[in-house]
Amino acid sequence: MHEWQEEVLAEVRAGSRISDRDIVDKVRRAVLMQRLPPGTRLPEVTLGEVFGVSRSVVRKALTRLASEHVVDQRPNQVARVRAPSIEETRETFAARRLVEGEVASLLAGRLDAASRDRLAAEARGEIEAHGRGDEPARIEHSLAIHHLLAELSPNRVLGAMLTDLILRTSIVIALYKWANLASCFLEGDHTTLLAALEQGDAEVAREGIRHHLESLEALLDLSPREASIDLKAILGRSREQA
Amino acid sequence: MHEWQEEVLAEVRAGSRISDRDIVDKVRRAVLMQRLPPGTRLPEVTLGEVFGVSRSVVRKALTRLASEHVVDQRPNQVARVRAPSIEETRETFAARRLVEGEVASLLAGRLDAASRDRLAAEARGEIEAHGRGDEPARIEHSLAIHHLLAELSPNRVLGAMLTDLILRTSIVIALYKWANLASCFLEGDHTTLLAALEQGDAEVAREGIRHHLESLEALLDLSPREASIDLKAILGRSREQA
DNA sequence: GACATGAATCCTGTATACAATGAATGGGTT
DNA sequence: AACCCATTCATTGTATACAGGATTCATGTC
Repeated sequence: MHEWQEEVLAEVRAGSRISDRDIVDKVRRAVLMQRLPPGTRLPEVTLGEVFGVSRSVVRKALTRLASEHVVDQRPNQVARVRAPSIEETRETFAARRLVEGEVASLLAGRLDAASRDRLAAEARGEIEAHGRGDEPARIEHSLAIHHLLAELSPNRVLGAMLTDLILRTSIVIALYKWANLASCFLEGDHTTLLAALEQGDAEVAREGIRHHLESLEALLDLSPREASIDLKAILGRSREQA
Repeated sequence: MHEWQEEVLAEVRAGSRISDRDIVDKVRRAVLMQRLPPGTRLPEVTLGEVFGVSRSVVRKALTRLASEHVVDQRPNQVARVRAPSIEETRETFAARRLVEGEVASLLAGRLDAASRDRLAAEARGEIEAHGRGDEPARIEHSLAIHHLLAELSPNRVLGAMLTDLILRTSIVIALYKWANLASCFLEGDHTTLLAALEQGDAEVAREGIRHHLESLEALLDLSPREASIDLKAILGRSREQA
């Protein structure tokens, strides 16, 4: 039993009934918040002790996390937090541009009043949070906007794919964000995007999304030298992160 | 213990070591071949007896099949073979057109000689199989072409998404294919597609795929009256298919 | 000191037992 | 006959035990 588990996941112990879904949510969130860095070992018994359940439940949770590309699960080996390579990061962004662009184009001019209000509220919330320097809250609002787009997608299949891609890009954003860059906030991007959606021009909306995501990707440090991160994660022997 | 299991899955029993992957493969294939119709109950113990393993292994297999959208797994209920609705079928095709079109566009003019040969061989095999009326073999070759595209995709993330979409569309093709229509063979489509890929024009390749998939979808019977299939599957009380 | 070898340990893979939930069944009432 | 309720059965959810593979560490050899 090492140290990270207590600090990161202790809060959950208070919860009454823990199911595999809870574990998935908590771990996913911890990875997203970089409290569980890539390469972190996730042994089944340890996780079970932390959450107060047996390995059966943990195993199911880990399998689902693996299918979400959050952890790496190889036969006879400890599950570890995944460390997507630079190449995969680029490919994930490209896939998301394609899918989210299409979703935006399908959604253009089709938003009902309620959805528009929810989106606008999140956009305002993001700006506010950024204004008062509350980065976690800002990320929360930004993610909410994109998740809302996925949820509202008229094509549910594409919507589900987008949900997955948003998660994966969020993880790599946390991973490859410039260390000195506090925020990945693109002033006004979301606002103009929503305007395009209301306007109803599918191609403008699609391009709006593509541009937004390209700018986001450009904020990351994907230079080849960072490839060492992968090596460290793969070769890393220490039980903590490299 | 009912009857379908013996006939459909008995062949596996001879195999030496059965892992969850084997079960996933076998069940997926059986669903694809319509030997396990939508709504079929897949109880864990029964499956375990058929394959000669315990519920632990079966459970893992079912979870993976659920994440592949092959079976429906609801809490405290028997897993059943999924019956995608008409609406979902349309959405799946739309998603596949988007993704496979992009993959084709990325692949245009980038095929190395070996890949070209493999694709051409499958295309020839499909035509031959169709010539001698061997529909299962024809489907096999046709699927191989598309799976090869997914595998060759320069963008691996899109490739994996495409693999999933090919499976899902194949299942609904089997489901909604005109009863009297023996084949979903579109003469020459694959050949001209490969020509476009070699030619190297990304947009021609993309449109080739989109047109091919639209034609395929048009061959299906997606008229609203068929919605009864879903009801039967959902309400079906009999242990066999509705 | 570097490297190979072996044992001890950790961890996962699988099977099984028990608890809990949901569906099917049957009897009784209107 | 139709409906309601309690009981029974089928099936999943969870915990645990044991076996096997992987990793780690200590020992011995070059």
